[in-house]
Amino acid sequence: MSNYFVTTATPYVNAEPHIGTTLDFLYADVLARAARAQNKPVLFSTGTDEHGGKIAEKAEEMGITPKEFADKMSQNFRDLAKTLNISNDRFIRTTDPGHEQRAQLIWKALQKDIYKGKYIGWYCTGDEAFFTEAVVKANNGVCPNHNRKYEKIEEENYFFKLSSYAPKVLEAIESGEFKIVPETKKNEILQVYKDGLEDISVSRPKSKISWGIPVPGDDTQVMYVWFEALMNYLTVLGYPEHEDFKKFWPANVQVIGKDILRFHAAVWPGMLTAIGLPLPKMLYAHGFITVNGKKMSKTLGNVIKPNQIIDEFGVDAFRYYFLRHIPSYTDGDFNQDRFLAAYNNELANELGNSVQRTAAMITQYQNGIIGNVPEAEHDQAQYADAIEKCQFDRALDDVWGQVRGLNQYIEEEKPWAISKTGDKDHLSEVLAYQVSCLLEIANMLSPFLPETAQKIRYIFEEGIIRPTKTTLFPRKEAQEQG
RNA sequence: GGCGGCGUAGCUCAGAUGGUUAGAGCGCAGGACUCAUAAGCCUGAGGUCACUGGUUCAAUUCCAGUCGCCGCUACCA
Repeated sequence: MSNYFVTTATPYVNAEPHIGTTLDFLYADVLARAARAQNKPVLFSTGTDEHGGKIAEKAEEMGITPKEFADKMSQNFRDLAKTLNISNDRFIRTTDPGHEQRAQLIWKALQKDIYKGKYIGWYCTGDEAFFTEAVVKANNGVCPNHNRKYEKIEEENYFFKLSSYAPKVLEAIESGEFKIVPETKKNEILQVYKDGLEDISVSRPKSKISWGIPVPGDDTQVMYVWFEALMNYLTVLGYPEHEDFKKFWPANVQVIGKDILRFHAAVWPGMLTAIGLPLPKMLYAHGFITVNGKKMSKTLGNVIKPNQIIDEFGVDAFRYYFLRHIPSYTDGDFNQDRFLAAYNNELANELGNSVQRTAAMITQYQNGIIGNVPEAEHDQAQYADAIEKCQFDRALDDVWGQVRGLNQYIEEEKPWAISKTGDKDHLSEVLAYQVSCLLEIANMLSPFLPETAQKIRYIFEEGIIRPTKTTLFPRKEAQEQG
């Protein structure tokens, strides 16, 4: 069995998580759970990115140390992972001593490709990123993302020779050795390569930003936060000496949002190539979530926190909507009506009710005794293929095809009518087949809706119906807006 | 400015290497049933597949152009 390593990006702890933040978690979690279901040894890592000027700035505003601030903010993400029932094995923080030490080892490994140069450019502390003269000019000197002035930076920095490695990485992307999905994102990044990649600045003077990992051998500089954050994918495995690193690198899938494609499809593979490590097998860049068709923003006041939904509908309903109704390959929209419709029609009526009616009939007609449950028989090739390609929405479409198929089967066979004929064998056969379908559905659902899958198994897997206190997904009435 | 994507039923989206009546789900209308969370099942009404032109026996599907939306990227200055 081949080892399976999946990562999420490490969110920057400058803001509290919202529903957009959950996508990384959910997608990677499905991959990890699906791989475990195949008995692969899995390592699933997530974590938080915590250095940089912006964090220091915010901490100062609050009158606490950057570490105190980061501790607090990081905990929000850890809590979120828990709330979402994410099965990560590790949660790495870029302020972990282990990360800081190993990041320095990676820096040393890259030393041959790092040189000192003069950097002239514009920087936005909000983005923790540099911008070209052109962009700054176009925005009249004010960063539109954060409504603050770009800082003109003119200083001595270390540079990484990204340009030397671009051709090799490009080759890996084109050959599919390093897959980038979806295709549109791959094309975008190919264009970037075609336009040419320049060396990048990878440090900042400590005098300006002290909240960072020191550059080995130069007390006056700290590593540029982005450069160092990327290293978490190796440090979390205990690079360079730990057994896990040998076992799990390269990553099978790295899940990211589309906004950080460039870092992960250009800078990161460049670093890996420089160190002489293989590239991840796949990079999956998902889209963004809008709310009622509008971008979430504090100023619009339409930011939705996951708990607003989970508290009322449960974690699996949340997972379900975001995994099936937010398209896996493009941006998607969240709105209350569609969420409620999906919840009632698909979870409560189609799935929940099929469980309920099956259990009820077996209880009524056979005293709860489930007959001989046949082997699952449906073809799962499409489903498996969809997960492989990170088309989670399609995989769930496929599962729902089976849920509907089951309801149709029940209508065709009419077990309630059979029960009146007294043909007990036939009745038992039909009901057992229903159970077989439900257990199969539970299996397919388990990476997506682990609790639900567990509940279905609980009810049916022991040969006799085990009643539960509550229905799977109680119907919810529409609420007045507001 | 360059590169790329999108524009298909009221809504969200599939799809077609060009060829009989263009698909799904939601929503809407009607029907038969009763095991079930007033759930499930069946049937139906809705589309000149953005617009214009071209290639072709035949285009919504290929090509070009136009309009609209979006993404990446560059620069004149």
